[in-house]
Amino acid sequence: MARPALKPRKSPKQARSSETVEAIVEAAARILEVKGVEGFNTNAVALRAGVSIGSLYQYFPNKHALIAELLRRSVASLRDGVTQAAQLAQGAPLREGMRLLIRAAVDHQLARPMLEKLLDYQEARLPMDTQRRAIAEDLQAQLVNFLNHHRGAVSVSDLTVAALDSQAIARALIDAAAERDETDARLIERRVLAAVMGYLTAPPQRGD
Amino acid sequence: MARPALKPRKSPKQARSSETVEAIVEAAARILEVKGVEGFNTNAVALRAGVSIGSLYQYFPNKHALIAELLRRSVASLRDGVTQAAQLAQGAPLREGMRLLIRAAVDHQLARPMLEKLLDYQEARLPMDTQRRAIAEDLQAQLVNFLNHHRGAVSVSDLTVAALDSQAIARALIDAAAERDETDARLIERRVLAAVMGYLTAPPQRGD
DNA sequence: TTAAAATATGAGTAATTACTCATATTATGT
DNA sequence: ACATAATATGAGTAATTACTCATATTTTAA
Repeated sequence: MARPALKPRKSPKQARSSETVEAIVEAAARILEVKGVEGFNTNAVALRAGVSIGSLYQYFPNKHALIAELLRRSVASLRDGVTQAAQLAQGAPLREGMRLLIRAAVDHQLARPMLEKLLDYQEARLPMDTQRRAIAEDLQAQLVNFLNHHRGAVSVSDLTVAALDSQAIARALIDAAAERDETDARLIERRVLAAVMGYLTAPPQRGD
Repeated sequence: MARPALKPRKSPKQARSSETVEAIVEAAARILEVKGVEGFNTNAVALRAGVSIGSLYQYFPNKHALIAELLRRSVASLRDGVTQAAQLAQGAPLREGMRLLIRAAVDHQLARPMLEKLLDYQEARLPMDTQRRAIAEDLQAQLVNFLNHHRGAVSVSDLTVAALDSQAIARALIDAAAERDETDARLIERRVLAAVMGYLTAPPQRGD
């Protein structure tokens, strides 16, 4: 009942309105990057998009739907990158496959580091709509599947946990690097790979 | 000029007002945990603290000063834990010393996972006052110092980066575990240790 | 006992902001 | 050319919220 509607109010039929929607989404991203969640308000987004506040509400039922859309696009883009990487990783040894997956994550997150960090935080607080859930589950499934092909070399027994934790490690190290204004993707990739491989292949202690 | 003042407006002289301040700080923490930054407002904090809004502004010049105080306390508490752990870690081998340091971090963050995650995000956006900077630098220095004692075994050349990244890994894995409602500190500790050791001791690739 | 200092109160204010709606403009199909 | 659908507009509204200030109460100290 009180669940916020995140679906588009109206979907654009003409090219004109598609451009409007794109302008709004991009403006929302910029505002989030520059002002953070606190400075994020619909009037500012509309202004930045060069569009009236009324137009914004033609396509987004409320403020949260804007962030939900950014989140949807971000996860979808990461998922697509990982899908490609997972193709290449087919049959490769654990370490090399992992390197490719991590590369996809680094490239994705380094494109808009501030925005991604912010969205990562929002992810936990915003209810996940069906569409985003599907994409997120697809992404997670691909990682688990990859790990499963190498389960002999992986010492963590719960691959679901392993996939989630690997994502968490990658995100954290990429965020940290971006905070220091690092831009060398390969360098970051190496460090993430080291941490993730350490995590995955550490000799099991007693118990687990 | 436009820099927000985060210092207390007035410092409590009597026991009565100390209790007021404590009530306010604790209420601020609860509100952040339950409602997030979006639902965080001074009126709500005062109400929850059982104190008038006027009293709140006697001790905190503005809303951000409340979060700054929470941040200060959190970093101070982590620093204290790490200081103790670093004592014990003196002379221990890298792995065992690291385990102690990580244990401190896990214990700290697992005490109030939601709050810590949120504060972590705020940390980047709020200007760091002199006091918090000093504490944070002390913490960082202790980690660097510890790593320096084992620099033979650490393959990362920049120990400052290594310390920051280790903290990032720990925070991320603890957050992820808390998100899954895990509570077994030792289990989390092991996973963090595996990742951090992997990060620190990975054989260097060509370059660095 | 009493003056001064410390502390507490909460109605009130100005600013911000999410969102609506009546109306205007533009595009499409026939 | 024209009717209809799609799209765009932005002044206006109700709600929220950060913060003030004049006043009241409590504590301290002489």
